[in-house]
Amino acid sequence: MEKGPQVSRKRAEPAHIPSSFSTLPKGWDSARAALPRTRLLPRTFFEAPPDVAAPRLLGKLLVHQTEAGPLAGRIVEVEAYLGPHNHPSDPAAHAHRGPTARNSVLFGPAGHAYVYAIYGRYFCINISCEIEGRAGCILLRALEPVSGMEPMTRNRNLPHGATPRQLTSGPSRLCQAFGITRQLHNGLDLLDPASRLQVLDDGYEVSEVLVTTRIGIRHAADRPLRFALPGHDCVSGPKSLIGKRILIR
DNA sequence: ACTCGGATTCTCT
DNA sequence: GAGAATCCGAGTA
Repeated sequence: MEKGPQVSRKRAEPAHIPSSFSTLPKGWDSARAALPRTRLLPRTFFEAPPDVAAPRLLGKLLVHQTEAGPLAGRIVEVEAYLGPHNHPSDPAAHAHRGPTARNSVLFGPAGHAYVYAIYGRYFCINISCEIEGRAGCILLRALEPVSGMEPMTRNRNLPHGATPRQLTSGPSRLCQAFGITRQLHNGLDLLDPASRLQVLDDGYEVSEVLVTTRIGIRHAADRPLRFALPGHDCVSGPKSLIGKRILIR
């Protein structure tokens, strides 16, 4: 079911790295080459309605500093979930009925990780949006692996040579690949320079975004709140899911 | 206290 | 495409 070749597409190249360096020895993870010239996003980026911030989050990097080295992935698919202050409200959102012990991070300051357990065996990670006191979040649904493919492969219990799609295409797959759990990561500030889990901007530019309905929910299933890079191999869900393309910025 | 079902994934048909 | 795995948060009584 998983298939092979990556489509070629625009990619930010660190300008100060000679192109001869881009051919790396087999098994050498390119974290050191890939992570320079990045910056943390400003908190204001997430102090916005999730459906506004979500498409702009595409192309940014999720980076986890682990014992096995840095794991990094480019965000290629997200969904927005709206807080209860919205009209109409979003009954698919965990924050829909107000704050609880589980969802309290969503009502805190923007830019923090909301990690929850699902189906007794998986986790999903969201980034909190809106100012403190208001809820809203962006669910990370798929990444393109950038650094640390070997540790990701081990974390996913896959054999050597697993495809990018097998590693991080799906909200719980990417958590497993990155070693993200509720116990360790819920509530972490993704915008703190000292955090081991961060969202970074490396200058990768996205011009066009695919907008569709959200996947795997019952309520408010018709709202166009899923955003993805058009045609990217790592995007999850059925290829038949139709949406429209919008221009960004 | 008790029930319900889920922002999923994997395996098998 | 269908069914299982498998836990706990949230809603109801």
